Amino acid sequence: MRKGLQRCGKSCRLRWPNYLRPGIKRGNFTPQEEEVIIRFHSLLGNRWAAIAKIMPNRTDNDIKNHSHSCLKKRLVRSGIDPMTHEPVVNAYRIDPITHEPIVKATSSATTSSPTLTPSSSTTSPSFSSTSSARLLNRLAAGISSRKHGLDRIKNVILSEPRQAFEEDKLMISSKEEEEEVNGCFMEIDDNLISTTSLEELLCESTTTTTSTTTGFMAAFDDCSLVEPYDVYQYDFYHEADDQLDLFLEFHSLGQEDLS
DNA sequence: AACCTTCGCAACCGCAAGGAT
DNA sequence: CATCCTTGCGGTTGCGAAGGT
Repeated sequence: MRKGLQRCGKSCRLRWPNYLRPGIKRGNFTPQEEEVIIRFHSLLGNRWAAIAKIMPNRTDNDIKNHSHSCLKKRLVRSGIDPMTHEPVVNAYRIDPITHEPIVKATSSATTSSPTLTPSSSTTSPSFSSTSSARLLNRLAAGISSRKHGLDRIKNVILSEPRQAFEEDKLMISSKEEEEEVNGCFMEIDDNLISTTSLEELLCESTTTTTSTTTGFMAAFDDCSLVEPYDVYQYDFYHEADDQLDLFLEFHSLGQEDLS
């Protein structure tokens, strides 16, 4: 029954949480709020409702709108992929005239991470992505085997990053490997990262890749859950301590509020 | 002043999950 | 067990305001 309103019941239902609910903070987002959105989006992906729980005075709709209208553009301008939150340095093509690699985009972000070396087609063209994947392997294996607690994993990864990089194996499909060798076209994103250890980690999976929207859920500790994508976000070449602390922060939130 | 484009925001839509019957 | 209803969520659209030409 519409009770005289030109709205359906569903519209009225949405109106309350998105607009009428007391305590909703309106107006411009502060830089601090934007930073929180960006950082948690890098962990959670497009799970606006989960992000909204971290920012109780903002609605998921507001956060989503602001992210789409402002933050995405800001990240793109900064040379950061708004979906993966990785610097856009990991794709290139070969110039058909000069046969030299063309860097499609470069990051304006100043990171200490090793950068693309386009002149060497036999080496990994994306050190950052592969290192993330290898780190994922290591973390996933440790978590799935439940041999190590987070502290142990943290110590291993942060104290011996080079060793971790050298020891672990990254499985890239043969097609991409072939293209890498041929040097014709190479594009690495998280969809190409597939690891055996990740597969072992998964309790539920619909695909064997990691992506921001794939809902991989892995058993972690007792009954709490963690998403491998969150682990993937650990990149020890990119403010590893901050990432780890943020992850731990999210993990505690996940146990208390988000599960 | 008129027109066009861009932007921000609110609302709509479809889907999935869970509970009630 | 099947069906219906409610709720929650993310993606998308519509529209008015503001700015540019």
